[in-house]
Amino acid sequence: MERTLSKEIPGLVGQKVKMCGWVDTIRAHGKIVFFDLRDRSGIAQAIFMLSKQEQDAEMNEMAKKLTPECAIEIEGLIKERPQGMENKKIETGGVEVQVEKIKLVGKAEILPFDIKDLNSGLPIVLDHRPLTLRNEKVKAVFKLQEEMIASFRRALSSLDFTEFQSPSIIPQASEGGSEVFHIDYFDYSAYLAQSPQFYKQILVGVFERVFTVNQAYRAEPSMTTRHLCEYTSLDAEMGCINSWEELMDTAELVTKNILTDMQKNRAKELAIFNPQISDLNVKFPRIKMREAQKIVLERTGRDNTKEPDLQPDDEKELCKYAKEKYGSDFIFITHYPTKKRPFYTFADPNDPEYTLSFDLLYNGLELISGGQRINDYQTLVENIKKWGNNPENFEFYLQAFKYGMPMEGGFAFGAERMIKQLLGLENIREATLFPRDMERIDQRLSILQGEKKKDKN
RNA sequence: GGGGACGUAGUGUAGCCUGGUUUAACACGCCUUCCUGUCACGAAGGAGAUCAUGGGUUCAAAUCCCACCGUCCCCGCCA
Repeated sequence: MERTLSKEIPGLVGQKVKMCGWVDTIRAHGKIVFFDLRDRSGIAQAIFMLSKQEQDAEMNEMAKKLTPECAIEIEGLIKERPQGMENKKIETGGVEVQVEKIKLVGKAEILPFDIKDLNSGLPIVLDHRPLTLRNEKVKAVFKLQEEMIASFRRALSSLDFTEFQSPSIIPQASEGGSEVFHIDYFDYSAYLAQSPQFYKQILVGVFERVFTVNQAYRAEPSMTTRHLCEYTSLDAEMGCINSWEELMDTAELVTKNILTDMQKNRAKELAIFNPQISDLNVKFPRIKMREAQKIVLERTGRDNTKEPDLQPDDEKELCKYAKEKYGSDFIFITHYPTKKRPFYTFADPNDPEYTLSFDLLYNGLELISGGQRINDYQTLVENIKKWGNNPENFEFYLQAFKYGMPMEGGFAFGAERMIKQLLGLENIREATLFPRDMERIDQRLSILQGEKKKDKN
């Protein structure tokens, strides 16, 4: 018999079906046992009568053995539920499966906690990730993340961007500030990519418009609610631009597309979190960093106008400001100081102390970072020196510029951060399937390799 | 790299400030029994914690002090 999915059963009343999935909950009432069968399409109620007939003794035993999360195959008859017994909360609530055969195909041990009502602390949730990912709400986070990435791809593909796969092993650091992971590379050393920056720029010289969905690695010795050692970076880069504002236009378009697509294609999952999304017809406000600092000063009395960058509290305040004044969850902050940006960032010709760069803040957190890049070979070489590096080490990258590069720029955003901000999650790890941080690679490193850590000290 | 907080059954919490009426409480889960219309089913009963670990103060420590391990959060930095 062909397998039937939960969502199909309302149309199959009177028919015999075979189904496969997990036992979601069990409600036993002596001689009548209800359980919910969960598969990839949803939930179906199954009903099973314990009978006194001897030939069913084995089946009766089986029904008693059912435990939450065990994997089963059942055969049975689809029936309308008796009047008044419908459950409007589930899509298949008008019908049920009268079970004739149960086969336990994957026994489940006693659960360490209630995964239907997950209120354990995050370390416990992450310790049991293979199990906790089965929770409806947790699962929804990653269906939304899938849609986000799919939407990013669709938006850029439709703008004639070429997708590419960026290498994870790189010969030297590509970003200024952040720490890198060293790896053994035969008799030499290499690094894990902090970003696909150099490769996307090189490929602008080839395809003109490119994007990539990649893992990025940062060895920041920090434990915060917004940092990961491995995160998913959505990168785009485009050449032959007229102005750096085009980059912001594209970033804005992609961001709005993502939110629209989620509302359109993942309404069910989104509804679990019920996020308040601001009017997407509103253009994201764009203000210079120095103006932003003045706004913060006016609104809060905090004078950070001499700081070279925005403080996290300032970013939260500016988002409040954007919301109040423009009705936007998003705000672009532009013209960061040249000194605070990587060597390849394009300085404003009218004000060289500041760059044609931008960050997009979303509900108080940096979501996108981008800007115009230096496309002139000589200027790049000089900047590499100014930043204290040897241009010889960048020769490979520099070829892209040595042999002709148009005006170009791009942006990148963290997939996990966007999901965290959209859904109002408290910790970025909740927006990551298998988060890596200082203390954890799946399992806690202190448990997994406690001895090693001690050896180092 | 700097700072702050927390560790009590499988899970989530209360108790700690003000040490002794605590046989360490409650909820979920688990086990047993009952239940033919539940849908996070319900009812009755039961098991499960040397209060993270080590030391100290005290007649007496989950409670106060120190050390250590673990966990979380904030800052720096960043997406």
